[in-house]
Amino acid sequence: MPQDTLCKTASQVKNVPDMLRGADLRPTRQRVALAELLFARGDRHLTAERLHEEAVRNDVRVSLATVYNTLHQFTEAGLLREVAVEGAKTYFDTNTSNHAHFFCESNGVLMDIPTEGLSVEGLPDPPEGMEVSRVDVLVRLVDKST
Amino acid sequence: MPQDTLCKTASQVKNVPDMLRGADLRPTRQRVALAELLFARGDRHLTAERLHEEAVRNDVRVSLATVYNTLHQFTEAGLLREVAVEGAKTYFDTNTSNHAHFFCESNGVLMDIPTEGLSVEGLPDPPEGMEVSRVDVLVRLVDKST
DNA sequence: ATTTGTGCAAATCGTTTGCATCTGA
DNA sequence: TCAGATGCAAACGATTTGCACAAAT
Repeated sequence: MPQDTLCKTASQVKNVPDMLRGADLRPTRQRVALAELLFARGDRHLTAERLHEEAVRNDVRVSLATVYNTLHQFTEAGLLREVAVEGAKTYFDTNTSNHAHFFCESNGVLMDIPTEGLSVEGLPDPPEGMEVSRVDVLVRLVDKST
Repeated sequence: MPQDTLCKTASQVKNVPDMLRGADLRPTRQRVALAELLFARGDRHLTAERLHEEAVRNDVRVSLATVYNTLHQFTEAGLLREVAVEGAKTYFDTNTSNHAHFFCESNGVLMDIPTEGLSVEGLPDPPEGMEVSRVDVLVRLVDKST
């Protein structure tokens, strides 16, 4: 669980360097800029590629390799969460709370499921010596044909 | 929904060529051999790479490209189901019924969840114009530290 | 000054494709 | 016969890595 120093709620994002320091990450130009892009607006679901494009568009000079490194460092620090959807692409979610997703198969868009009341019932105990680290729920959507 | 001709229950796997014909796939040497490896035993979770290794070990001469092609053809025919776990690797599951999975993060092993009573409660309606094609539930496991 | 991060380009991994050859109905 | 399947190697897209250079404490 991220403690206060790692918190990235809307009110605290104003001080990105401190957030990074709290995560034991030097607040370099690139990391600060990427964090601002990631956390300025609300919850986002991005691939490394897309974040890199966005950075370039915003005149942030950063290499794709650094974007990958940074995304993984943020994930380790608990600031981001990876979402496995399919294929090669990895999505990073700025909402790190335990929640489910809609995945729109026709256009590859990922959305948080706007419900707190969601629960998975009837799960059996995990095998001996193992414990549950997370339950991922992905609701796949297709265009309605009817 | 697969009809009778596509069925691959334990009792019917004895006639792999017919199963393939039922799926409009010519029962070639490679496809028959791969189907036998896949469906002979109970439910399995394999990557293309692993199935290829297994084929080679069993003196089935087949290229990796053909393994990929075959796995996708089987999936289209409803004989297999893809499971998205993470990263690049694609897992293929010989159990095509709608069910959840345990994923053991320490060794990459995927297991069916042995429960029929599992359900996801509290799902909101999908966005306008979309409908749910499938709900994937993946329970991630780690070694118990305590 | 020392450690840590960055950029680039090359390397890697899983997967797909183009195309000449082979094979099953 | 001949549409369809296969094998190979090259192409591919996403991601990672090695290493010289730059920036932060």
